[in-house]
Amino acid sequence: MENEQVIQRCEKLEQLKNQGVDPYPARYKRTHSVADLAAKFNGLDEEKLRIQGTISCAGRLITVRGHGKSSFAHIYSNNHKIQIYARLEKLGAEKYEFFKGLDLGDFIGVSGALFRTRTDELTIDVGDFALLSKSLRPLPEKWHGLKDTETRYRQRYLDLLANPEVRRIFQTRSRIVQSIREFLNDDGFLEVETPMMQPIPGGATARPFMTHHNALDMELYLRIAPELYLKRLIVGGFERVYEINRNFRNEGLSREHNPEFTMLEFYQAYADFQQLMPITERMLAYIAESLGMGLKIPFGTHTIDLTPPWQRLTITDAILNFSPIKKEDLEDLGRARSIAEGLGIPLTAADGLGKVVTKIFEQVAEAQLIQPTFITHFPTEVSPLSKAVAENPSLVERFELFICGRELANGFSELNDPQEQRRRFEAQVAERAAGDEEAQMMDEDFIQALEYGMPPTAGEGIGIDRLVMLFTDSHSIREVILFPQMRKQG
RNA sequence: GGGCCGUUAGCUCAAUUGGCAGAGCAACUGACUCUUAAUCAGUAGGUUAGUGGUUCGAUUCCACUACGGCUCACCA
Repeated sequence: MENEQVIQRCEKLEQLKNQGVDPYPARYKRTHSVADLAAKFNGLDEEKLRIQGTISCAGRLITVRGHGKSSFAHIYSNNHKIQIYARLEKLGAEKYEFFKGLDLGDFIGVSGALFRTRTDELTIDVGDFALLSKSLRPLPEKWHGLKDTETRYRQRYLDLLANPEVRRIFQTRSRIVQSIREFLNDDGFLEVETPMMQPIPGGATARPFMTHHNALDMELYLRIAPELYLKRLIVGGFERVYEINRNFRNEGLSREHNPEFTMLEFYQAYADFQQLMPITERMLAYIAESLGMGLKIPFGTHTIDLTPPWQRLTITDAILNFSPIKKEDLEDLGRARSIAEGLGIPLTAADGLGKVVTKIFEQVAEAQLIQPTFITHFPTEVSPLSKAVAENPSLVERFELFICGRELANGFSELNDPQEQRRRFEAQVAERAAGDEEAQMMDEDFIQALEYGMPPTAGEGIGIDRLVMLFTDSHSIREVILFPQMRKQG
């Protein structure tokens, strides 16, 4: 396991300790960060640099170019680097030997005067330096970087050190989340946190992770969605709430699925699903703007145009648009089932018309929806928490947003009729009894909340990971999650 | 879970038909006071992911296992 280089570095560490050097001192006083140096002194000429006197800064040693009695090196800190110049003449024999014994990856603090090299590079003429943290393992190689995907994901810190574009993705991720908060806060939304551990996992159709609380001696589930708690808050009088946090779903992993993933859910009282669509358009435009990207963003071979308004299509029209299927085929359970079977879609005996139509949509249309498209009017059968369309109770006031063939958001007018909600849950319970492990459970506590009265409300969920994928042109969810779930190492 | 592909030095990659396992960077020794992929000379570093099989001989062919990638299924 231990390679030669690790052994050598450990020996060096012991040697340093024997010489009375603390290889992991608690502190180092620096006058500037590396970034400060570039910002404050880059424009100054030799004369102005001289009057700055001695400065000090610290960072990780990333390159060394030794020339016998002098050495050039770079230290790196927080995305910036600065060249340092260490000389025997200046440091003395003992200290210069110490410098030459440093390894790439060591953290050091250096002090000295600034000057410019012949190539005009801002450089510290090292008057003194201190070891701040000894590195015992060699870092990935400096110009091929780290490519092995397994190592990149398992040891993300190496990926971040070796691959600047990876750093950028996670900086962009942070900025996106920040923009969303700005956008919603500015619109009067209250950020809240609701339980991750729930006695009844609701708000989505998915298999949950189970856990056990010892002191309470009760089974708990990691949440699959925050939805039912956020709606309790609407009942409680917070009329605009949102939460950005993790959901957990006990399902397969793929390029688009990680068992824990981040979701934005926001709820607005006195709004309906129609009003959510322009809000969504504005939110994504706001994000694009704050990233300085403009509304046409590259994704693989596509250019995604976020300019509002985006296309709106009912689920039925989407199927008709992208397949030779006829409207009548989608209105009769028998015909729809035979169409689905003809497409090779696996059905269960219990699947009704709504479920079959939804599966046909996913099969024939979903992947075609490259440019932003709102698919509206889903069947009530697959939407147990959405309010039905008044004129047609088999459909609900709901949309899903598709971009790049992937579902990115899901929004609807919230069902606030407690009796109807109870009937919908009962239908779910029946499906569950019939073997659908993802069907929802009865949540009496939630129904009780609705019985106190919830105003007409619209709510929406947006998958943050997928949103980050879109804005960073990333084609695997693992590229936008710092520590994606991996199988345990053999 | 199924199918396909991959795993060689710390990192990035080679290895002809099955015939001595190699390079660059990193490391070590030495030279070198303006380099920046520093340069020059030399040295060391391998259970070729693991186990088994075929063969005179396996990084190479076969089987199984582990891990990863793509893809299908499931899902968001």
